[in-house]
Amino acid sequence: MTAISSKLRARMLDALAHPNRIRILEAIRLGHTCSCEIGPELNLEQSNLSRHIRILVDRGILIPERDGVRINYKVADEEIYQLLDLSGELVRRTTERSIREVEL
Amino acid sequence: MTAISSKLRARMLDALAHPNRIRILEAIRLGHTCSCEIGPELNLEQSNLSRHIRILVDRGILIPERDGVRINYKVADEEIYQLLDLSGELVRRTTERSIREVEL
DNA sequence: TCACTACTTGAGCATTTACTCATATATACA
DNA sequence: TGTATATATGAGTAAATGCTCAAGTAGTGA
Repeated sequence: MTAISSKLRARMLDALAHPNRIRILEAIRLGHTCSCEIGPELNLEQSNLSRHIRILVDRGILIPERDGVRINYKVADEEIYQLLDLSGELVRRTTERSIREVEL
Repeated sequence: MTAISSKLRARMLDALAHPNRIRILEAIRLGHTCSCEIGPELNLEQSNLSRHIRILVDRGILIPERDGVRINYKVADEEIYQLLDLSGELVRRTTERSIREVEL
């Protein structure tokens, strides 16, 4: 069991560290598997969406599957959602801590 | 249980999405609690280190505690390390998947 | 007070990022 | 072949990021 380099981990986290990319992953989680659905759903400009998805595919987070004209995306690893959920949990706790501080 | 906004989650992930900030957190995990130790350990220029630490403190990830001239840092929430470990696990799996693909 | 250590910050710079508009490519099907 | 739908990309731009050097602030103890 070797430690993964900070550079690679940063690259993985960086791929997720954008509101729109998180929203894209959440849309896929809810069953919107192609960008022709995700775009309108999230109200993202087509080329912008395309570039965000490209980042997720390039980093090995999404896997594209062509189906005629459309391309369906699935997450390569469901564990990615654990990571997203954890980040939400951390935000929640951090917020609560700072509220407590103000109250003291 | 409300969903945390993608913006806040992105902000949390973004705070971690840099090789040096990950290395700083790992150094703290190993017991190097002040930047006077972390700097030499990681061979980071002092002002650069200061700015990275500032980001981690501002985001509520690190908590500073003055002790004379030095400032000791501790993580606000140990769960941050779960997140870092998870990112490493995802990198590992992603790498293995791409190796398997080449072998097919 | 002065000097020393620890840390912060202003300023400047190069690089990267996110975004948009317009255009190009790819697939399906008449 | 032509047309429609889905996706990708070139080019340009504004803003953010990471870094460094130099100068500043803060606490400690002589």
